[in-house]
Order: sequence, then structure tokens, then C-alpha cells
Amino acid sequence: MAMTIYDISQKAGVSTATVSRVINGSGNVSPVTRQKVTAIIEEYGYIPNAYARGMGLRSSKTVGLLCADSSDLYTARAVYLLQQELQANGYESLLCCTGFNQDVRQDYLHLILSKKVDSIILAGSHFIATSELDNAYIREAADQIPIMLLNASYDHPHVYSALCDDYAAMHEAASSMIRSGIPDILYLYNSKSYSGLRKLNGFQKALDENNIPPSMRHILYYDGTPDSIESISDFVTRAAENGHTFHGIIGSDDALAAGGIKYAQQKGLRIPEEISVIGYNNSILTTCCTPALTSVDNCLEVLTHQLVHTLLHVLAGEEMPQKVVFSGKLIRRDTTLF
Amino acid sequence: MAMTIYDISQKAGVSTATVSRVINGSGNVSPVTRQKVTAIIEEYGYIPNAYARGMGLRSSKTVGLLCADSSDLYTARAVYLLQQELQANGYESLLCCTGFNQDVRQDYLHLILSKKVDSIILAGSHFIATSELDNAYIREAADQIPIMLLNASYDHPHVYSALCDDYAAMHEAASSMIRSGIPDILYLYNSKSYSGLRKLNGFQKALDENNIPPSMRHILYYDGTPDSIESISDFVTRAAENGHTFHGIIGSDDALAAGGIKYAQQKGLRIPEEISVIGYNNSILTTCCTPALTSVDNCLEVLTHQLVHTLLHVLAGEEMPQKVVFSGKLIRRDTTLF
DNA sequence: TAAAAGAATGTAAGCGGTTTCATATTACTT
DNA sequence: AAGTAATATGAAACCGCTTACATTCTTTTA
Repeated sequence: MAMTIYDISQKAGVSTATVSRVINGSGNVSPVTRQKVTAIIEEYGYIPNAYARGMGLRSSKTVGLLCADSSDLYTARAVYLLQQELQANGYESLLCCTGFNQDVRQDYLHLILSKKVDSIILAGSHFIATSELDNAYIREAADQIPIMLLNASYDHPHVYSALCDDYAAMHEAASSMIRSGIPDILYLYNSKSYSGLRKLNGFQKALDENNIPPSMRHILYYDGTPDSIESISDFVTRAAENGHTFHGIIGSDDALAAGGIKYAQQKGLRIPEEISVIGYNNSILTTCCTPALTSVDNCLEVLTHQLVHTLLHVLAGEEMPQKVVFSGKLIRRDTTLF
Repeated sequence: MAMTIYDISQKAGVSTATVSRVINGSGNVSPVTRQKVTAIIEEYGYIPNAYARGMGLRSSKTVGLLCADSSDLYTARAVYLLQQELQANGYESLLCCTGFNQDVRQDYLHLILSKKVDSIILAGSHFIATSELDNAYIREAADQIPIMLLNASYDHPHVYSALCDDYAAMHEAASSMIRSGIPDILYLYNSKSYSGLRKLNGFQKALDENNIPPSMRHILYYDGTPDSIESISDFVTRAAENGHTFHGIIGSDDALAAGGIKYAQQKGLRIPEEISVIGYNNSILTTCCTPALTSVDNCLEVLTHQLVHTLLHVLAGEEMPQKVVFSGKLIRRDTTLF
């Protein structure tokens, strides 16, 4: 059986209060007592029970990380970065993946709230703007603890967010492609999340500004599984066969764009001479593709850092901006001429 | 301030014990009382404090997921699958990424133990066999709770594992390549972990069985960052310039193999006619590459499922096998002739 | 119909910490 | 040297929940 603070206090010949003070570095403890207690703790490898601790204190020093699918390239990286930031600041991460089934989200939220996490970070914006139902859950949670949104935004006094200006970034990507002489672009997206819609809007804005006629607009929603590049290229192939003609492909993430590259290769189209491709997220897929994929970097490191920074200050009771926006950046590689 | 079980008991006009019984479905409660209490709980959206609960009960219903880097493609998937399995069985996952700095691992282990997790799953085998130090930590932890190893193995009564026979799988991959007429293979690996070494041994076994002379053995350890395919292809290029000649490349993971593909393309070598490539893990990178990468599937789904299955039974006090081994499978795609 | 068994509920003692408050030391003052 | 302030420590309440045990109220059973 694991040791308790009482065991330690007995062995050290002091009270539990004193041991507690030593552990927490709080209050006044004489150097000699401190030394003695520390030695006992070391000797027996005593580790305080965080549950018992969390009861007395207000904080559990744990943050819930909620996402749909943590194995998704983008989310995985986000989760990792967040976890690292949190850990560096003494917080643990309770990972919770909901999958894409809306019905079960409330359960997860409850589960996570029951653990008395100090905050919940929603990584991946699937939760926001997707459904009014989700929003209700978020409000419920936000009434109790601060909620942090990665790359999403929500209007509530206890909801904070750090996001990339996907609208502007996608607008720039599309504008660059159009400017390079490609007016007919196939836009592939697979998420109707907050960021997904912002990207789409940025793309459309670029079309509008350049007076691209409806006949040259090819905006397709890909609803297949995101883990197979082949099924994406098949999807594009079908689109081409169904009358869509395009000389550029922009994907709302790198996997979609990679599917576009696959399609072009199967069709024997030279990249970027005959067809250009742009991805989004600047993930490892970009350099795995041949040719290497031009992609938008949405500065995930900066976002996660900012989000945790904000969280820590909020938890410390400080006033913080509800929303911080950074800009993305087009990383030019070999699938574009510009 | 959040409600407590006491608040609920007052509103329902019963004792906290009765409320507790209703919540846990334990003991005898009259239907009418149950109904009344349930209604109050619903009305106020009461969520029991899991910390207080974990104190009374022995179990915290939480499992620690320890890994080096959860954003790594393989680990990310493992973490996701494990988390899903655990969640489906009422357990939460405390994610803990140590990075590759050995010095800090003990801290993480302490942190995780202090949360009184019911078990710790080590995902990714970086911990085992890498250092005697790590092993000491594992033993320390295993003395308190069952430790589960994904794709690793360790001899201790409280350590259980599910693993893929990487030795056999890599042996088969290498043998296939040699049999197809390629005796000079460049073997790239980047981890000296338990599974990393087993793969290497499997590869060497194949060389030995086919009497491949030392001059045709090219086994290189890549110690760069695993997130850039380009730096891997540069690495291979340097190797080739330094006198290594090979007509096949086998990577101990898909990223390394992808780097091999990149190298071949830069050099203008036709794949698979002039050079064959095999990866490992059968990740999304396989279909992202051009040509699509032949890779070993190490049945991660099966492993994670088995591991959680074992864990649940162990926690239920049942006797379970310490070690369960599955076989990997070579998935043939377009970077090999066979 | 009284005794025994069973169901429903309450009381209160933990679980392992933190922290307030009281007390006992020790250290300064003047 | 006596009085005061500061420091060191312990006793005990409390955090929110579970549960063993006690108690009360119903049913059975003989």
C-alpha cells in the first residue's frame, strides 16, 4: 500500500501539517525539520495523492484536452504542443477524443468536468459553429471554468481563443494562384468547422475579387475518411469526369491536397506546369509528396503557446484578451509556379 | 460554486448516502426516492467531483498514457486508439509526453503516479531497454500498479504487454527484397528502442540467412529530427556519396522510407525498377508517397485493443497472460517489384 | 399475530491531503 | 530581565464522496 502523509509524519516525528508545509514550501518550517522530513520523503519515495490534494486546494492542476480525433495529423500536433506547454507549467492533460459522433459529446464534457479540470481546451474547431447543441454544452462548461479554443472563436465571457487568420491566409493562397494565371481552381474541403468555413470564405473572396465566373468555380466537399490519400484522388478523378475542369487544386488540409497531387499524377499531368496544388497546415505530408507541396503554415506552435499563456494568466485571475489572432503564411514549394 | 452531494441531498430531503446510492446504483433505494433524487440531479446539472470520489473508492478510473512524442504519426495513432478503447470502458486518459530527454522521465512518472492512475500504458517503446535508469522507474511504478507496454516487453510480474513480432515482420520484408534479387539494401533506422532493435535484428537475420557479404550491408542510424522528409533524403544522399551502394532501401518507419523515395527521385532512379523501398507502420505516408510505399502493417488496432482488454481484466483481478504477440504483415504497393 | 427477514434510509467514520487557529518556542526590544 | 514580536509546530476542521453499521419501516413466515 502506498504511503500517506500520515505515515511520513510519523516516521519524521512531526505532524501532518508540517509535512504538508514541507511539501508545498508554504508556511514556516525550521531548516532542520525541513531537512529531516525531506529525507524521509526521499527515502520512502513518497508521492502525495493528487486527488486528496485536489480536494483541499481549489485546483486539480489538470486541463482537459478535448478533440474529435487526436490521431489526425493536425490535431495530434496540436495536442502534443498543448500538452508540452501545460506540462512545462505544472499542469497535466486529460485527453478526451469524441470522435465525430455529436450525440456523445455531452457525456465527454460531463466526464471531463467531473474530474474538476481547471480548464478545457478544445483542440480542433469541430465543436464550434457546427451545431447549436455543442454550443449549449460549451456554455454550460464555460459557466464553471474557462474554456480555451484553439483556432476557433466563441462569444462568452469565459471563453478565450487563439487563432490563425485562416480567412486571410486562404485568401492569399487563392489570390496567388489566380494571379499566376489559374482562374479555375478546384477547392476541396472536408470539414464544416469554424476554421473550415473561414478558409472557404477566404477562398471565395479571392474568386469574387477576381470576378471568376460561376462556371470556373469548383468547390467540393469531401466526406470520405481522411486517412486514405487514394480515396481522395479517386474523388477528384470522379469530379473531373463529371465535368469539373480545373488547373489548380487547393485543399483545406494537406491530405486533401496530396490527394490532388495523386490525381494529377495518375492523369499524367505535370505539376506545377499543367496543374498547381496548394495544401494547408504545412504538415509532414508536404515534403512527403512529390513534388513537395506548397502549403499554408498556420503557426500552430504560436497558437498553442499563446493559448496556454492566456490560460495560465486567466487561472491566475488576470484579465486577458478573449481573442488573439495570428496570420498564416504560404510556404512555397514545388507544386506551384509562383 | 459547484454543487456538492450535500446540496443535492438537502434539496431532495434525503441523506448524502442515499444520493450516493442513487448515483452509483448501489444498495437499495426505493423507486420513488430514486426518482426524486434523479430529478434534482438533472435539474441542477449536478456532476459529482471525481476527486472526492476517487478518494473513497480505490480507483480513479484514469490511466496514464506515457509516450515520448504523441505527435509522431505512429504514436499519435496509438494514443488515439488507446484513448478510445479506454473511454469506451469508462476510463480517462492522462496524456504525458516526456520528449526524448531521459533526465525528466522520472518527474513525469511521479506526476502520473501522484494522480493515482489505475495503470500506466507506455506507448512507444522508447522506455524499455534503452536505459537501466528507465527500467528502474518502471519497476518502481510496477510495484504499485499494473504497467502496460505497447510493443515492448519487460519481465516483471506487474508488467503486461501486447506486441507485434517486428523481428519476424522485418525479417520477411528483407527476405522478400533479397529474394527479388536485391542483395544490397540500405537499412535506415532512427530508434534504438525495443522494437527498433527487434526490427534491426530481423533485418540482419535475413542478411545472414542469405549470406550477404559485409560489403553489401548498409545499416545506418539516422539521428535527425523525424519531422522532415527532406533531411532524411539528404542523409541518404550523403550515404550514397560516401561509398554506400544499394538497390533497395528499408526504413524502420514510413518517414525514413519516404526519405528514401525522395532520394531516389532526386537521383533520377526509377522506383521500383531501379530501386525498391519498404517502409514500416503502414501509415498515411504510404499512400502519400509517389509511388505508393510498400510497408509493414504492425496491426496497431489489434495491439491497442488487446492491451486494453488485458488491462481491464487485470484491474478486475483476473489472471492474464503477461505477453501477447501478433504478427505484422507486408502490404505490397508500388515501391517494390514483388 | 408475533417474530424474523428484508428493504429503505440515516449516521458517521474514513479517504489523504490543506489550512486555520491555537500553542509553544525562540528571538528581539528597550 | 521582562515584554513583545516572530517563528515553529500541532490539533482539528474541512474538502466531497463512499460505505459500514445502525436504525426504522415493511413484509414474510410460521
